[in-house]
Amino acid sequence: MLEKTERLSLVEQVVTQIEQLIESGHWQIGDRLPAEMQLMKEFDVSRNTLREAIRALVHAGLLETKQGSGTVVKSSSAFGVALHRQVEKSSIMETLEVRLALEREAAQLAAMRRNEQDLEGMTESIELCKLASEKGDVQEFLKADINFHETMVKASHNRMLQGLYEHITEPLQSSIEEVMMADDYFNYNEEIHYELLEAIRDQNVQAAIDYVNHYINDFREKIKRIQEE
Amino acid sequence: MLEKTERLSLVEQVVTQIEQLIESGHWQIGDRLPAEMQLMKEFDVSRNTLREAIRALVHAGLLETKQGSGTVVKSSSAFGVALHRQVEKSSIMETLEVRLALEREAAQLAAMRRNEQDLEGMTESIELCKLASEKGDVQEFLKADINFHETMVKASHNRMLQGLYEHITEPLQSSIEEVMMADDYFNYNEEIHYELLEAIRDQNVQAAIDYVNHYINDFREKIKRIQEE
DNA sequence: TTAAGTCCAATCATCCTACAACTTTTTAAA
DNA sequence: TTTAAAAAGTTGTAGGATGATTGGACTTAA
Repeated sequence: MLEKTERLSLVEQVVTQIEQLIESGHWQIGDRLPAEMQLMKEFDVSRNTLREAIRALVHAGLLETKQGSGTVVKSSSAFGVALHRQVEKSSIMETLEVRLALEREAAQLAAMRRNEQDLEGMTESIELCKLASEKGDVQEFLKADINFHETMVKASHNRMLQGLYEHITEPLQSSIEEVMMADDYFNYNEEIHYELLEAIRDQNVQAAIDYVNHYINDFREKIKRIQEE
Repeated sequence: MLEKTERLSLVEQVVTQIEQLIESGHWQIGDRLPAEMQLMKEFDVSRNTLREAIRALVHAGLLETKQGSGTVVKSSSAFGVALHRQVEKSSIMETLEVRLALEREAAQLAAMRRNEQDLEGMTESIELCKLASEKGDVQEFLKADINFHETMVKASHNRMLQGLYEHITEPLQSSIEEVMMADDYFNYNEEIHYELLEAIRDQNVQAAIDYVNHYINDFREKIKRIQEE
């Protein structure tokens, strides 16, 4: 028996096309879409059909419309938005525990699968951390630090893990910043980064896991202290 | 200066109302919604407005419409649907690795936070596994086995972790089944479940992690063997 | 009685026009 | 130049009309 070929509704066809235009980067985040009247002509559909498609993407978080003004691209990943919303419903501690789980697994996999390019990327990130730390630029340090972790996660060569990690880290960023700023001085211990990098280079799985546990516990303690105040 | 009170569009208001009706269980999965004409009257909006709201929820995966037939509730968790779609884009191995990460973290947290009720639930699940195994009922065993793992994850008392784990496990279910059915006989080693339970009861964190690693590696080996065939 | 085919009412899909509400740009007056 | 009013452009909402599909009621023949 053949599968029933479900006829895709016009609206879904338009939705798919717009999604692809966004994912492909043809419409970047912040770009303004053409007006409804023009999109109607381009997709050759009625206003209702077009509006239903756009509304679906607005609700998914990819687009944002403002009456009288226009429609702009808000995000390029529906999954990212969904995860973002879920994180907002959860406590910071819960989210951090999930992030730890992912990071620990990533460290383990990275120690097994890392290639030369991965190691180079991590080395570069550490250099950037050091530079920012010496300048005392907290913002830049944070950016470099997050970059280091994401580079490590990328070295796990598991794209799903990577996607989850990045989309969870993003909404946490302001909380992370808060914790970092809490100390009057912010002391960057570059050894921990180097040790983790070395463990991954040497493919020493257990050591990599241990280092991750170590700095996550540090972070957890800091948060507890802040929340108690 | 006061914040500009963003006027919520009529469509979003209707979307929110429908979402709440679904989340609250007033409309259960499988239920058929009233026809457009009636919903128009109930929400007191025009046909266009109502359709845009419904379309948004259809795209989110909560509803499903069929021309000539009607609209039915398909899911009660937009996040679950989003995660489901992400899993489908990923390989089984990638997904399993993420699931392992969550399960390991859950075991660790469960060992720290479990209460009497958690331990009771896990004990019950093991009994069900044993019963199903003795009857040779693979379907029922699988159900009980998954229930055991989800009970353990619940004992972590981290709702975000729990949500992620369950929504990732769901689409994996058919794959898990396949692996289990692969062996001509299916040999249930109940010791591993009991040992894990004991570790969690004794709050022996490291032992709990080790047991999780152990049975996940078993599972991973099985999959590799199947995929190589 | 049963089975197949036909018809019909209900329902969603798409299109159309009109007007309201809001924003941005242009114009005109002070 | 500055300010205010007008105009143009854009999305939001309403209501109606027609097409396409579905599911069930009805009919008819075996």
